[in-house]
Amino acid sequence: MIARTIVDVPAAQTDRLFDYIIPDHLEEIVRPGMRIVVPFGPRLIQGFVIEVVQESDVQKLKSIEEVLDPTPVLTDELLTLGEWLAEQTICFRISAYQAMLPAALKTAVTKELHLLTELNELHPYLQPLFKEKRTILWKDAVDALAGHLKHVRNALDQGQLAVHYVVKEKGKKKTEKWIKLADSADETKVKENAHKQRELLLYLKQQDKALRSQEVLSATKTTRANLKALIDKHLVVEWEQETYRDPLQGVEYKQTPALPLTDEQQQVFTPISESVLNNQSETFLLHGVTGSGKTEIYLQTIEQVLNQGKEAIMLVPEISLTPQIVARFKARFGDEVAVMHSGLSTGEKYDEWRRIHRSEVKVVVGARSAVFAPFSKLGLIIMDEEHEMSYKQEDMPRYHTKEVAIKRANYHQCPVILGSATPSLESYARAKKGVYTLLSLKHRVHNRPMPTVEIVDMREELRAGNRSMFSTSLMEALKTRLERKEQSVLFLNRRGYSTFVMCRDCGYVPQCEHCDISLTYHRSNHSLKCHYCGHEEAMPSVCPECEGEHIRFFGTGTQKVEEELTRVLPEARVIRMDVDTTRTKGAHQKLLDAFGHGEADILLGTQMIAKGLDFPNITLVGVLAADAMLHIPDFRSGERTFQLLEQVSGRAGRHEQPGEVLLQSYTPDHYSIQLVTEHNYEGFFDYEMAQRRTAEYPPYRFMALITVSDPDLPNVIEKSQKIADYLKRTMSKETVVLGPVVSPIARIKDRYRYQCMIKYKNEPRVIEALQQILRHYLRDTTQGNLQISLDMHPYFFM
DNA sequence: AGCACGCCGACT
DNA sequence: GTCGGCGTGCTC
Repeated sequence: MIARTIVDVPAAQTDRLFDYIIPDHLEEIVRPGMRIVVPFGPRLIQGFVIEVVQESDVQKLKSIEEVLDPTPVLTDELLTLGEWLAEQTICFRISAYQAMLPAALKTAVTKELHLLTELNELHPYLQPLFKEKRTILWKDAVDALAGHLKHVRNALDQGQLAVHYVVKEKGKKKTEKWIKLADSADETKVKENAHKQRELLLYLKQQDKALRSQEVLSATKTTRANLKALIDKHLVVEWEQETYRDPLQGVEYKQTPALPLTDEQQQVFTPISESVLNNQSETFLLHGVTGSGKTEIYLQTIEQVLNQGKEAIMLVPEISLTPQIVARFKARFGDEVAVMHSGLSTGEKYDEWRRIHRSEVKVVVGARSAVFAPFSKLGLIIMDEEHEMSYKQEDMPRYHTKEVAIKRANYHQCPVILGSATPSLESYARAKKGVYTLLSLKHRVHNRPMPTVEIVDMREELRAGNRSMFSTSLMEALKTRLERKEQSVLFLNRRGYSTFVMCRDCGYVPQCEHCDISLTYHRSNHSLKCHYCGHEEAMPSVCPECEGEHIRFFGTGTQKVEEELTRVLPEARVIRMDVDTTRTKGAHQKLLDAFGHGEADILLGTQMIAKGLDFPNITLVGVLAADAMLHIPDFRSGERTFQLLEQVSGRAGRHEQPGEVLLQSYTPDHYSIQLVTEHNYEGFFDYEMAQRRTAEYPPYRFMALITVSDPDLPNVIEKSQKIADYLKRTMSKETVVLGPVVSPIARIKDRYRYQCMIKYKNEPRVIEALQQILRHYLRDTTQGNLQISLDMHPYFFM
């Protein structure tokens, strides 16, 4: 039998199947989707079995070295999905499969040197290496010998040394020690005066069941030595048992029953429920205003899926995967829920994955990668906040979670729910065309009103002589809230500003010497750092250009806002939430809890407070710079602005008291800001769609981004021009090929960057053409320094 | 991606 | 003559 295998070498030349003989004793074991270790050239590497066949065309076959899994880690569905993903995103198949599995399952291969003879027979030069052990790491030998590797070669030739390749799994299964009384316990073996041992024994007798060793020791206040004595006397047996790390250990969740649905919710629930019951692969777009109770619909739909004996995936953007949302799912579904997000350690992720893999849970709540959860009876996929950009993976494979979700739902014949208060134009357009089924929740639950939104023209403020970052209206509103003991949220949109450094005398801005990008000021060690390559330098005290002393960091950071806030409103208690204050584990939740308990009057924060925040006492939301990202040169900047403003507005007045929103802006007439005052998504959609149509942007067109880079500038220019020419020749007349132009970031890590963009509509051969380009420049990319990176349906144009 | 093989210059 | 530099090509 032959195992057709994808090997763990992410390179163009190895992106195909390699055949291996399945040894007789493994024939009953090896199945598609398992990880195996195979000889590849002179070394050992990991691979995935894709299929098992009878024969191979290859003459000289090698055998599988080792099987890593007792059961397949990839189902047939996921194997096929990986193939599709690799094709759609133009990446290596191995990269697609790796993306579907927790990092713990990725193996590392280490090369080792093993001593076969006696130490003194070895060349004196090599002897120190093997003084302590007979096996050393190859890497250590290279480091120690630096250029004198010929001695190793000689020793290898003479058979004194041997090279071993060791494949190690990264993830470890956690084990716990358990104990119980031995069947035939002869108590007379315990001496009279061994009180502690007797105590321990008595405790075990009373409990009369298997217990965790650790728990018994702490309950009886005895030490491991006492236990060890009993084990040695065969009075107690101890064994290791596999267990899971519990990221939510110690947290108790009260079971909560389903809430009654409002009429509007019921109208939305019915069609989804029918789709679930009829096993229909249908995509719903649930457009529900903030506070309309989308989550309750998700919960009740999932319940129905579970009642059918099926499983559900609940996707949320990483940023809103807070303990609050997790708690809500745990409270409804208890132990049937697994959680997957970046905050978990490698081991924790591995354990959650295993609980899914073994069908011990029925629901997974997770970010992007949870879409690959290895369920076999999938009954529903929900994608909350479907417009969020974090659903697009930015490194290989550059997939969009929505496309994967729909593909999987298709396979399992189950529905997908895309939920949002501000759907992406792509999704809403598809819903209007009837590709997705549009469902709307236009009202907040209990008929609570939407918050009133007012725009403050900051130009007028400036004209009136107010140079601070708080307008008069915002100050007044904040003061009122303080008097009424209500809470406020201040939102600072930092994107578009960053904490760059500038000389006030000559305008000089320090740039990274390897990347054409401004350096960012880091307060912690008073240094300047490059976000792209990590280059770091000291903050200059005088301007390197004009030697002026007025060089300082710019940009309105949250710290600066906080400083000014405490100056103008000294009586206000402020909680600041940004990357700095939420760096440590659990800090995020702590700050939110504190705010929820009324320990502060004002919550000041960045992006991260735009979502999921639900506190009854918030009656004011202030946005300091509503237009901050409007001027980013990206065709989606208007859409993002509207979405963000609508989301933050939604934080106000979610309960009894009505909410008020103040948007400070220098461009108050822009439609992305104006339409928020009416909470008019439809109006925004129509306006923005008209713009997209004229400019031929998505959703009217698809896009692909090709970035070419090389340390040699002329080569980049030449190759990107040739690529653009080729595309212009090959693509149909309707397709627009833009570029080549210099990338927005012209240089990263000393590599010059140019890019081309394709805007196309009906072009069945785009992927083929792009693959052809990669093939054509294979020499330049593998042997030269050229890099060509492809992004289908890009979200970032850097 | 590694790693070996092979061809060329530099040096014992 | 041999050692080691790097370009070229293969890995079931």
